[in-house]
Amino acid sequence: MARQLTEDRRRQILDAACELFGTRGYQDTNIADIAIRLRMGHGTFYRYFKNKRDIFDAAVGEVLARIDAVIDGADPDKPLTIQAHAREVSRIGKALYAAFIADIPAARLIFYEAAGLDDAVRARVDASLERFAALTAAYLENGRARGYLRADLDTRTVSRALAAIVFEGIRHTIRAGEPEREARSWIAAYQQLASGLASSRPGA
Amino acid sequence: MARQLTEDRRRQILDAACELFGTRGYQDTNIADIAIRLRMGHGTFYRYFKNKRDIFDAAVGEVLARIDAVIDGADPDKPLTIQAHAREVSRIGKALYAAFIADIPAARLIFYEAAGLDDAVRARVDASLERFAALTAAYLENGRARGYLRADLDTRTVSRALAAIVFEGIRHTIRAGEPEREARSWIAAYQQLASGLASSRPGA
Amino acid sequence: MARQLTEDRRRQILDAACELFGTRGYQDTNIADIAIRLRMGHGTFYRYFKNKRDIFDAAVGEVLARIDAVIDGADPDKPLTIQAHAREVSRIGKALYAAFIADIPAARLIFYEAAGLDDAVRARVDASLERFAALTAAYLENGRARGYLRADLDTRTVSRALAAIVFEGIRHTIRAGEPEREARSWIAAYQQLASGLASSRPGA
Amino acid sequence: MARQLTEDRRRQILDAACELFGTRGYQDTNIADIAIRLRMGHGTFYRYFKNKRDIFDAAVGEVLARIDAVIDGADPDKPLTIQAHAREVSRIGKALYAAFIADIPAARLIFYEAAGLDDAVRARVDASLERFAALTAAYLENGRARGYLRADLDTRTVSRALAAIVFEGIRHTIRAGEPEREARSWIAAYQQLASGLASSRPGA
DNA sequence: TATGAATGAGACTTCATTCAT
DNA sequence: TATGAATGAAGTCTCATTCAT
Repeated sequence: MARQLTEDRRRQILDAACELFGTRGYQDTNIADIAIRLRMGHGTFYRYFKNKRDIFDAAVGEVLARIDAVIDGADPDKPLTIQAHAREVSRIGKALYAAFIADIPAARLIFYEAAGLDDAVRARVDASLERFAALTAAYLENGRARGYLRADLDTRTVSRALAAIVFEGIRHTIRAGEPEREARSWIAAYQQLASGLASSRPGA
Repeated sequence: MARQLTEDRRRQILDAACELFGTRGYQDTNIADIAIRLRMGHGTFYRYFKNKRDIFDAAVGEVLARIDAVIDGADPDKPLTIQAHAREVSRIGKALYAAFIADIPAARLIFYEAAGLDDAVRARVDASLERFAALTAAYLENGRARGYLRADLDTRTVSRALAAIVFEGIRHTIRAGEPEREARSWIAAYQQLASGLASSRPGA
Repeated sequence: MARQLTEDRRRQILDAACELFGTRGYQDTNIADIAIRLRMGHGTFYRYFKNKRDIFDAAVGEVLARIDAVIDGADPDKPLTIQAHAREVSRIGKALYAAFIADIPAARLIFYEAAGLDDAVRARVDASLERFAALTAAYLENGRARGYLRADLDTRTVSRALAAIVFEGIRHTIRAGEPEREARSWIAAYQQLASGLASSRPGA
Repeated sequence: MARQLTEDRRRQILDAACELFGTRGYQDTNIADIAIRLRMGHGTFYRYFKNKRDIFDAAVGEVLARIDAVIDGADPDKPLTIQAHAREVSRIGKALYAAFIADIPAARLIFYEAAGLDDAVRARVDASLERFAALTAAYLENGRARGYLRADLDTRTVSRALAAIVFEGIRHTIRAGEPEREARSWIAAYQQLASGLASSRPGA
């Protein structure tokens, strides 16, 4: 049970750090801030994390895991029709946007703070976004294989372009006055653009 | 003419800072580094710039001006046909990508370093990107007015989505092994997605 | 018998500390290291020793006791001839060198670590070395009384000088590649120097 | 001339550090102490020395240079007779002892503080002492070659033993109430022991 | 105008020690 | 008696900025 308490403590610290990093920024958050917020001595921090960089990495991992969870919940081989495809896209988009609307600091953490820190952490974020692009590519390839998407589709870069829309949408969403509305706009814009990828066969 | 010398000196400092900020990053560049590179005393720095933040702002302004130059060189009311529109998109894209391929640190400066600094500088970058999105929107509206783009186009968000593709393309391009090739891929992907916006009238 | 267990535990801790202090050094050994090595909680440490300084003192006492044991095993009034004297010197030297060759960290503890700590612990070490010098002086005085050592011998400082040779020899020995060989060299050098102290009477 | 001022400043800091390290000890001297003593900001310290360890190394080098100066001022091939040899030994001894009596903290620095710090600095000190032993060996070999010292002399270890006497003498001297008197005792004891190294040829 | 020595706030991190369980 | 989580003093070092020359 000591094990459990330790885990709880670690989580408390990580949560506090996520929020502070995501609101004040990495540089403007110091270990003392995290400790004060939890009303603990700041030496305690170092029982749970090696150093400031270590907890930032953990925080980033935490947030990227949410993206990965969305990715893992998808099945790109499933949609048989372009309508099913569109529904799936909508479902994934909503899930992703909802996750970040519910935790705006988390979004700021990976889209802003991580960007300015260093190549290593940037690479981790990029890898996650790339996994999302790969999922998108898989959906596109499925659509092409099923015949409802254009045969001449450069899935490699188009999928990344679509992923870019998704993530730029998140950046806009988290700073919009009405995030849910903004999110819907982006999903709609995504659909409108993606609709151009449909094969021109009658009935598609 | 002393005025001119002063201006030259300021420019030298700014150029050195741009490169250092864009390669080492903002936090890892210190005023002394900039001064050493120019073989001047680092007290001198403060005769040309108020402080470190000030020169970073100037550097960002410098880079954003390049985007603005591209924007200013465009005339969104001109294209009469979808072909002309596509050529214009291609021209603008190439200009923008070429500018950043020629100066990768500049791109890192606004896409990575500025992101991690604070809201104020982020807002400046976002404003520039927003101007680019506005230009894109103007092109879309022109196309809609001319009849070669779909009448039911949500130009507001679609234009931002297209702009997002452009800028994400730059991020990919500057870290790609063969940037020119990568840039072409992104322009092609953009075109492929944008082609879906054409009105379905015969001949479009 | 609980008393016995307590005593055993204390000894284990002390042994571990001796080794760590003597290998890593005082500053680089922390209480947690000692505890980890014994697979005990580091709070437990404080049930057996007042504080870090306290156990270092105990460790030093432990090592100095070995020197004292050698001293106590000697009988400076015994040697009747210079040959007996030389044999005695050799015996004592060998015993001392063997003790430290068998436990090099112990030697480092008193010759290096204690030196850098503070005056109090330095004084304790010096007192032990002084006792050894006093023993040496007693041997010299016995030799002088028996007539086989020069009558004009400044036993006070000469004895300290001889003791200095012994202890410097230990310092060299513990860092030599072949300690036993090095030890023999020092004992021989000692003898060669001490031989000059013989009275010049025929037959000496 | 700025160069000169810089050099002066560095020297002031080094002198202050030598004294503090040699009186309070390395661990109990912090950078702030040094800065306060010189009434300067403690950031200034780092303009002249890389870090605390760096200045300690410099201080040690400073002190060892004094030993080296004594070594360099000696000419082991010169003494033609045992009397000349003894005078030379006396001269060198006095020079060395005087140097450390005049600056006791310097002696404490290399004999106590350096011992407790780490292997690297210990090695530097040992190297200096070893150079002194080498000088001693050269004197012994000269004496043997000239015929006034015993032919069967193990100069390698005997020289180290003699050097050990010199340095142990310094350690005693700097903590004696009357250092000059103590120094004379040690030089005398050294001579008495060394006299036993004379060859037994008549007249030697 | 140019310089670079000086500054000191402020950040991170360590670890001996305490104490509730 | 044993534990190990918590503590916070203390110390090192960085660097943007100032200012006398």
